[in-house]
Amino acid sequence: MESRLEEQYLREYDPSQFDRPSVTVDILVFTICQKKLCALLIKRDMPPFIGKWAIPGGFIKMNESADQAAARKLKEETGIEGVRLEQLYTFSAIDRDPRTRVISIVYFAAVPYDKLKFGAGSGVKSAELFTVGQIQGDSVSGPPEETDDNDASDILLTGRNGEEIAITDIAFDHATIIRYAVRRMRGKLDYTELGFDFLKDSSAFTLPELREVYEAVLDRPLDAGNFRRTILMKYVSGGRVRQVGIQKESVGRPAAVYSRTT
Amino acid sequence: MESRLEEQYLREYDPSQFDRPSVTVDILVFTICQKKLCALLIKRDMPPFIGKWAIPGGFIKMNESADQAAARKLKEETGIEGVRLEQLYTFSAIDRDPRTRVISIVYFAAVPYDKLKFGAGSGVKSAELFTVGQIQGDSVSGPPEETDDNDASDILLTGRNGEEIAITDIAFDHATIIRYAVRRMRGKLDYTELGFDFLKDSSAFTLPELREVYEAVLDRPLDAGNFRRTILMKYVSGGRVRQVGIQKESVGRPAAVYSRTT
DNA sequence: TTGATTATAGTCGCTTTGACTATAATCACA
DNA sequence: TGTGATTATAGTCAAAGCGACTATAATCAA
Repeated sequence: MESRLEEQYLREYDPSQFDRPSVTVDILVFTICQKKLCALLIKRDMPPFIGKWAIPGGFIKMNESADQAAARKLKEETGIEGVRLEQLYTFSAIDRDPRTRVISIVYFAAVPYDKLKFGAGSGVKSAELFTVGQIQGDSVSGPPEETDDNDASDILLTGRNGEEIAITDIAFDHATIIRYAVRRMRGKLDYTELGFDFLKDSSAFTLPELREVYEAVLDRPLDAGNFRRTILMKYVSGGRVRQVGIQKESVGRPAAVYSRTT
Repeated sequence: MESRLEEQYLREYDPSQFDRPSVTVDILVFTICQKKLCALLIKRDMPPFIGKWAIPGGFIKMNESADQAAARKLKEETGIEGVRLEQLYTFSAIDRDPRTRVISIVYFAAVPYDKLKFGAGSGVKSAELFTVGQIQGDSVSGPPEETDDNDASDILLTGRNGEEIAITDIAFDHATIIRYAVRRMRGKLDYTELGFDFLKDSSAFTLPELREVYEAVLDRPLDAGNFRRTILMKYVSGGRVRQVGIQKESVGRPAAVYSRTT
């Protein structure tokens, strides 16, 4: 298929003729803990931003796509694997990293709480969960606004032990990224199957469990009956989800158990 | 704010320690011509993919953000400026460019037809408009599927003079990109103000004109009355758009002229 | 058996939406 | 100066969607 001209060109092509920015991937892991939406951050143990909280990530290698790099870094830094990663946005402001020019392709993932590994023995850096608070300007659309609307007084995250994390405690432009990711996730919740990714076992879940996911992500209570009606309409009627049994051991009436069809 | 350790680290940081992929921006320009949604492509005049059609784009410079690079390349390659660019997705498959590892941050823009410059004297490479055909799997959500679903028999584009462009006539992975962009655009049409970007003059347009935009993008006729009701509800009631006059010189009843409030 | 608890089912009214009909404002032309 | 063609705008109607609410069902504990 290639002409001789093409072949010659490819042989002689010199990739070093242009300066190139570094390219990283960052992976924002969301989970649900104590009925609240939480984000996983890592405390930086080296400059820049030493001591601040950051989204896990790292440099992309020459022999892997960004998707592959994201999966690799996620596993390396948090031990999580086998989850669906979704590309969020690419951040490229020239001064977003004080070291050098770094462009970051950011992914996010919805992960069930029991897939997270913490503490000693996990071989994983000091990662911690933070509850996501109110996001201002909670509209679905619009770009992430890389402009510096980072107001230090604005509380975005709260540690699991209650301490509040100000914007200034977050490294790089990661506060902006978190805000944007939360907005996107809330928006996508009701026209994608994103919510299922939070389930411990999407082949055996109840509608109340799924509703808890939605309530945590949206940060507001949902009517049980209406939620049921909607999910049944959207997924069960269409065959994407089917009932596979009845819950055992429950307080109150046992719920029907559903499974997502692969 | 920086500690002494941070300063020292930054002084000693060596950015050459990692291999880095090239980073480009590509800009997919959509417009509406003869009531059809069209994409602007450029015929490649050098390898690789010489003679094939490609989305305008180029390398990002070290002193500009991807947004800035996209605006610059758009102007350089098509003469278009002053339009809103929206980031679509970042494509990073390792073999997507035969020369070397290239990661491309893709943008798209909705541009009124009269902003396009063609032919001699424009100082612009041979650009041409192609009508967008049916996109298979026309759902809104989901990733762009970089997997090779590029079926050569699938007609994606049609030249303005009628010739059909097969997938194999499109350079790089740009067919995938176009498909994904069209899907996204159709999805965003009714929950963003994207449609207005196609208008020649968003401070003096009629609802029938706006409806033509929607019909072209969605590729189906819309009921005039219902469209009017919806737009009035969404934008005029909310103050985003207001009536500023009545159309002159029309066949049939003259339409009201509206303006988008800045 | 009773009450507490929780899932599921059903009702009601309001809003949205698609299809359709009616009316209004212009022009061309006899 | 009508009259019809043309196109914008207005209104109607029924079905679907959705939030709030009530009713019922299935379990457990006492």
